[in-house]
Amino acid sequence: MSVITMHAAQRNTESAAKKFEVTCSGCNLREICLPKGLDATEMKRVEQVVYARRRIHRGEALFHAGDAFSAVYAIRSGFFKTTVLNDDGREQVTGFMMSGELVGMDGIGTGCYNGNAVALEDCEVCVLPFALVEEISREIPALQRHLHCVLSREIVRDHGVMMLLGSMRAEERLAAFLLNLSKRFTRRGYSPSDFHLRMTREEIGSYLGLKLETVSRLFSKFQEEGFIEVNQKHILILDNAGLERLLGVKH
Amino acid sequence: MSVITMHAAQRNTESAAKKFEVTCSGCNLREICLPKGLDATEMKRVEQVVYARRRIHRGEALFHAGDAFSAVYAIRSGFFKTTVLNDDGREQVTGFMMSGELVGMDGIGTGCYNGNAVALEDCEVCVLPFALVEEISREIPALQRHLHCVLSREIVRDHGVMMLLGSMRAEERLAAFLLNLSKRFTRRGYSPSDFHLRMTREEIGSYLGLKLETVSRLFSKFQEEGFIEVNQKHILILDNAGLERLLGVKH
DNA sequence: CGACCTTTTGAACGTATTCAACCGATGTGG
DNA sequence: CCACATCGGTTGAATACGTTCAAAAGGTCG
Repeated sequence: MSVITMHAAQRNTESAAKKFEVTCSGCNLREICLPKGLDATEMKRVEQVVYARRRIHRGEALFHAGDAFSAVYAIRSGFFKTTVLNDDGREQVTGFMMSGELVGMDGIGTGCYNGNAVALEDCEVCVLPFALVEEISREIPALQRHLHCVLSREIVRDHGVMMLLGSMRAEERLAAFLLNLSKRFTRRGYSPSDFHLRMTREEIGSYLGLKLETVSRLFSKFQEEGFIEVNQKHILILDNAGLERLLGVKH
Repeated sequence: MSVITMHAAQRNTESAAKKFEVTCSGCNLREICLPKGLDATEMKRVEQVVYARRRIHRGEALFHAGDAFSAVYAIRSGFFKTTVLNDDGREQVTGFMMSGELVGMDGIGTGCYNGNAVALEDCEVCVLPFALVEEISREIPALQRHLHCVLSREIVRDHGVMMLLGSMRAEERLAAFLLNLSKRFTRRGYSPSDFHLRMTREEIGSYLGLKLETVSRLFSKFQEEGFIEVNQKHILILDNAGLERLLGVKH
């Protein structure tokens, strides 16, 4: 492995860089988005996976359920909701995804996306044609490993949501939701305790298996109890430990 | 990573085959479990992934949450429940898995299994060391593809459960549950309308986000309405279309 | 500025839960 | 092999949690 020569990597990437401005190595999300310990050659190769960038305006869909699957998307900036639809038209929010996270993996198995991904604010994504991802991950074990980790972590995340929906009370669900957002914002260098929700009460409710009125009431209740301060979509967490206690306490 | 001696894998598989009776090519689950269109050489190589078989008695765990991850398991026979645990000890059933399906994929990302897999009857599984799965799927694109499909389909399944838990009424959840079991039994050559539940009401309830009493009441209700006949764990579906109608109708 | 969407809050309601009793099936030890 | 203990399942009655319906206020955007 260490004997691989560098000549392929020696070619100037200037043209590619101009076209798509693709430099994973320079992306501040690389620690979230990419495997650790890639050498320069591998990094170059991995950057070839990023076929293009795409901008999605707030309210627009990155893809719809049923669209032909060809790529997964790494979120560079912005905030998405992912949803699935019932036969009878009901919509369920399955997740809120932010920068550095991957969306579209639900399409690998069937060749069609299983759900929608809708931008909750103006977004930019990296387009990763999946055939290319597979090809390059056959060459670079670290990338293969990373892909499998990402897929597996999505499964683990989903199981967490099942726990939330199946066993938790409304209060606990909202506390878990806030703490989860807080943690993910922290990871990205934002304040853990002061943030802006990009989704409506209805979308939060759908995600948490609650009605929008219930979500609203709970926000008010949390405020009364001094856990948070709410101003429309602006959230201030005043008592993190208090929220965590809410989660730990048996019904 | 540098000098892996897996060329020991070139050893004649005869001894391994004797030891473990491993012949995926002869397994009646291969259409559920394996990719299509493997040639004989590839099939031989894929069979090397099956490191061993393991028998699990009813009530025993195939793995526990927190156990070090090293393999995924293909269920050869029997029935498992998979669960996750809360900080405060609550348990949530995340799935019921049957022959031909894979369990343990929740461990890939973290190196530890995220949940438990417990046998609901005596089971036999094929042990697939994941490092080997990754190695061989780098060589055989069809296997790589298949692995990704399986992971993706698990995500899609989980999203379906989220829809069920987040947006459906108790009645709809149980109807969906029965129809799902029916479909999977059919695929395996069993009766779509006459089967034996291997899980308790409590486990069904946990999976569906309901209490065991609610599940029991609903079974009785479905029986009164002529959709099914229930005798303890024995289920007879009398009106499949009726159950489907329950799902399609907005509350 | 006005129309529309989102959020908040109240009151009545309904679904699923809780608590409790009982029954039947299963399995174990005397 | 039976008696008994245990576990799983059913059913009823009271309760609680979250929903539904409704009205009004606060934001946002053309």
